[in-house]
Amino acid sequence: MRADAVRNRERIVELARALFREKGYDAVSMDEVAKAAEVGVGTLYRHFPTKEALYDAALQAWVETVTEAVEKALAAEGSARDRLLSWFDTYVEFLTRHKGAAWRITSALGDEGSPFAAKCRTYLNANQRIIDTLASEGAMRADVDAMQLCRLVGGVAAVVDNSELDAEAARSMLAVVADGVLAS
Amino acid sequence: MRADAVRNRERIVELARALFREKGYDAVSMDEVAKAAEVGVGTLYRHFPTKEALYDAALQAWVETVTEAVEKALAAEGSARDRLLSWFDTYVEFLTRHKGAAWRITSALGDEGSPFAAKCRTYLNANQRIIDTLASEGAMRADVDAMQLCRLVGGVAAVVDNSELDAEAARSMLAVVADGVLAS
DNA sequence: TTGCTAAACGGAGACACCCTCCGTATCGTT
DNA sequence: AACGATACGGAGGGTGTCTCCGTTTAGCAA
Repeated sequence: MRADAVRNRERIVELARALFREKGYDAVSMDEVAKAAEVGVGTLYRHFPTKEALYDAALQAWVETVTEAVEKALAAEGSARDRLLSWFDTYVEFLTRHKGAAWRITSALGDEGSPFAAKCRTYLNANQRIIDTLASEGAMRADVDAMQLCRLVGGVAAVVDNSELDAEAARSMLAVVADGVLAS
Repeated sequence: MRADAVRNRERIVELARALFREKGYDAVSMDEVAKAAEVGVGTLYRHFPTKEALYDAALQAWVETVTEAVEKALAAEGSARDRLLSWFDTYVEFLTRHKGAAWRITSALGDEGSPFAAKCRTYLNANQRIIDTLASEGAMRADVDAMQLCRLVGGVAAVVDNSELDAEAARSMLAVVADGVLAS
């Protein structure tokens, strides 16, 4: 790729991330991103085939930190329930960091053709890691799988994001999910 | 209202319901509804100020049966868990009957200004009725409220609807929620 | 440096969507 | 039958995503 193209691509992603994060997916138009990045819309569409692909690129950076977040949640002190809740908290925080992202990503679970497929895999692996670890301690119900967990917590995250609920409201819903998946 | 206006209104709602149900909210345009009902778009907008208001009207008929569904779920035989799951099943089935409705209605929870506010109240009351009944048997955790339950089950319904999950996948997620809200 | 070609750019405009506006047609009452 | 209030239709305004193509520019070779 030519040097000017690389520069433009990077600037577009950066500006788009700021806009999406601030205003949410729907409230940002491609014209707006183009204007902010000082390029034509044509340039946007050469780098990113659709608006969703651009969104995907804008979300890339923070998704890459999810693996380390899993390990951190697992390494913490406390009961299995505490560590699970800590992970749920982190997970929801990640998903709601950009307005509208939680629902879009959770919707894409199981859809290989989605622009978010790679992100979904990352999240599925993260949740699988949690399940494996807690299951080896005998703390998880046997019939819980990563997809289910992603969907349950993603659903909560989507609602929290959409209704702009505070951390406490989120936590009380996550507690329900946690109690439901832990061995009783 | 004039007789022709009444006829048109009814025909619009009926045709719109069929279209929305089949294709989902986003995939149906107002032009399409107008054409199906053989009226101009202007007529649509005289009867319904926005597309969402039309959607709300299209969903009205089946929402009205929700109260009786609650009583039926509560009257059934079985443990508190069985009856709760039976209600969850019904609730999700209601919300997913029209593609896209689950997320739109669940999103509107707590937003008094939404066109779906009346539906939200109906659902909140239904869930409150469930909570009250099961709590009087000592089967519910004390800190669960109707809004929380609506959001949890609505979140599951939205995911089920969006990913077109089968009844069994829905049930396994609902079981998690049920176990999380029942007294342990 | 200069010339050349492939790559990248910009933005006009096609198309789809929601919704408004207003001239025309119809209902129902007098 | 005449007339006023009510309802109708669809052209078109505004905004969005995305495409197309004439123009510009980067980077290499002579």
